[in-house]
Amino acid sequence: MDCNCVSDLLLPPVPALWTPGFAFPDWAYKPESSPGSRQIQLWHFILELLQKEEYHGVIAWQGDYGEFVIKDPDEVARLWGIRKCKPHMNYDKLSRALRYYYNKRILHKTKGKRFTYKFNFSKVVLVNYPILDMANSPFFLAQNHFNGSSATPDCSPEAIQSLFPRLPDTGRGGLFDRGTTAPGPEGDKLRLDTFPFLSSGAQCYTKPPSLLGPYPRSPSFDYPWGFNPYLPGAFSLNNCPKLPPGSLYPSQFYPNPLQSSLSQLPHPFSSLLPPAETGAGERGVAGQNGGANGTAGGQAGRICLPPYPGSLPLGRTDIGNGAALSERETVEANPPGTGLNLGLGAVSLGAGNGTGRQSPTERRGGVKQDPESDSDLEITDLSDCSSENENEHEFSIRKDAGLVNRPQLVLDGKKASVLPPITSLPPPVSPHPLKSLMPINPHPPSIPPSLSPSMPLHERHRETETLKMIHS
DNA sequence: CACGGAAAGA
DNA sequence: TCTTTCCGTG
Repeated sequence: MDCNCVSDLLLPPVPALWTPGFAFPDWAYKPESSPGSRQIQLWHFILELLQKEEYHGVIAWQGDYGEFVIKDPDEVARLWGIRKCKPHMNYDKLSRALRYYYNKRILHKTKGKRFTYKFNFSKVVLVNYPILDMANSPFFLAQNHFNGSSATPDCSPEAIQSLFPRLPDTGRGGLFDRGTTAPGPEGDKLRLDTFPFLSSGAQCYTKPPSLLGPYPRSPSFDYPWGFNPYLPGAFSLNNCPKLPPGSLYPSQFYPNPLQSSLSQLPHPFSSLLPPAETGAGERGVAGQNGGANGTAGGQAGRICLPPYPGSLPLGRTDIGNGAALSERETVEANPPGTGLNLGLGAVSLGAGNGTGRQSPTERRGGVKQDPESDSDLEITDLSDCSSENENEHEFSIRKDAGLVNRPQLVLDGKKASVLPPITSLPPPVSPHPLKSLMPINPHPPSIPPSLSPSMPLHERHRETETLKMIHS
């Protein structure tokens, strides 16, 4: 009997304006350490939770760069159990899995701090960006705070070149380009439009770019953690890890090493930028295509502001904006007509201390520090759990056919990007607004607009095509 | 709580 | 290979 979990799925609060996103290239799900595996990995999941504000009451960045605290171990374990269809998951088991990462240098434990771990982002990125020779890049190494280095990054062309070995000195295309001449085995996967997360510093990533992808087993939900780099306002501002002391980097460039790198590239990316445009009052291009209809559109041009500016994650509805609901209450109270009426199991999370059950952390007197966390609601698709989970009743289950039927484009014969074909794209409206989005900081990002998450899909796509044409 | 060995499952 | 499960140790 199926327990109806979608093992790799943790449904985000899908906003009304939700658009089918794209799938990340296959290799993004196949770290070298797990060849062939498409199962979500625990660290993937952890980062997913960390990325979402909804879970700040459960797990959050805290302390040093890459450091996070599991505020509610039981809840995290429970969520992990849901994801993996392991109803008997608990923190003891989860932590054992985390310990497994120590040897792999994906994680390590912050000694003396309960439930506190630290990511080795460089490892994470390296694992997922084998094509970027960051391991040998002085540029990257200089930013690897995890290994204790806090040296000033080497922004020399040589260093940058080492980061992107294929990048021609001319700066004209090349990077991740399909390459008409001698594409590598992954040539087709390295195009810029495949990496929207390699964006400008206009937004604040909260995790390595490689972790932004959806899970391929969830075709109906392209961004299980509610993250869509193509959507304006997709980048939460509230969960950036702290900058390392003495950091030379503005917070909006953390902790994404690639983003940090790209944002500071003086050359050759800067040469790809079109003439500056002073888009007075322009807030990104979200409105230009009429795409972001409302809620999140206004955040398009947002740069990374200090934490907790009061901004909301995209697409959050007013469901459960009051006291958190208990699990059953949440499920049954899932109100229609909110744009979130997905008919999916809704499970209350973390800060469920308003009504209903008591937080596990509170029970155990844990490290919970955020009594008024915004963690109200989780929508979890539980429709795909395979057998053997005798306790499936522990999970709230409801399905919604509408989601199953969500559109999905196919590229390269695979379930992949849902980027519209170029030919179907409307003509460019105006020069990209990247300039107007530049954060005021010592290192204005100089990257192709193709990389900006604030650029509409079609423009990014078009830009990428342009770059490829230039290159060829 | 944290750690890691061991065995087993997928 | 990546957990999951169990368990002894500190």
